[in-house]
Amino acid sequence: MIQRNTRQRDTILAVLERAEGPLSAPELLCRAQQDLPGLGIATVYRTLKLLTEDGRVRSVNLDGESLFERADLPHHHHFACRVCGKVFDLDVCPLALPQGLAVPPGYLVEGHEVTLYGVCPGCSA
Amino acid sequence: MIQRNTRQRDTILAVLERAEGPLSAPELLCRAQQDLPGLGIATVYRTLKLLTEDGRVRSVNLDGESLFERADLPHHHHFACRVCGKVFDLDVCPLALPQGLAVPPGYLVEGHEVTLYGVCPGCSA
DNA sequence: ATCCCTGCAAACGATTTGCAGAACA
DNA sequence: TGTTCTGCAAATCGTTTGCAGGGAT
Repeated sequence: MIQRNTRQRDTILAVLERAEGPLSAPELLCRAQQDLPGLGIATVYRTLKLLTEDGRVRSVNLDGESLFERADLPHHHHFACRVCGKVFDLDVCPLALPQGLAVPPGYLVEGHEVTLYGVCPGCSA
Repeated sequence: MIQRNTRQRDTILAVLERAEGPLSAPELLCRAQQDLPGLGIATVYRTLKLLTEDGRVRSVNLDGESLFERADLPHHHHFACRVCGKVFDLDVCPLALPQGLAVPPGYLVEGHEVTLYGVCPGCSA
């Protein structure tokens, strides 16, 4: 649990606020260092872990790497561009029946993750 | 492209054949070493890469790690247990509309990945 | 006898952890 | 002032790569 407010935590949260999609820890570090040079990668990871435990941040797995986004975003999923590798938020959930899925009996579904792969507008030009 | 048949490649493929779900490279190594002690992790990765390029194996990303499965399996998705961490194959695609998704114009969808999270029968007991 | 393939070990990138000093409350 | 936090560096873990020897064709 987070117990104190610090410049690094404010900065990390601010970067997440203005992100256009989920960010990896190294990417987040890169952006945050523009506001707060000297910030260390360890602090980024420690802060992300605390924020996740606090329920303020959520992690999504994509293309083998962990990306982080604010947890207060409305339910959505992601689109990963095969060309430039960028990840975009989609404001739709293509999963028609979040619950009534035909899963074998005994499996308790608590959540789902949907990722679409393809080419983004910028790369298809 | 694979050009020669070797004991290690046969073994790796055999392990994938009898897997109940996608496997990570370290997990695959562990199982394969029971048939072929001395097998190295580098060979596992190199073989998986070649098999993927050959279209015989496919990789799925889940929980931040890359898992591998045979590419000749019918279209399906995965269920990841939050308790034991195991991944199971689901023989259904909960994605009702593989095509007509409400993605913003300009995005070309070439594929999708769906993962359900929850508790498996073994862990809910 | 080629030349591909393998094992070992070093290299790498992402993530975690130990430790001493810096900074909130 | 007392802890919590932070930065640095070392440690870990998954993955890749270089190299010399072994094996398939």
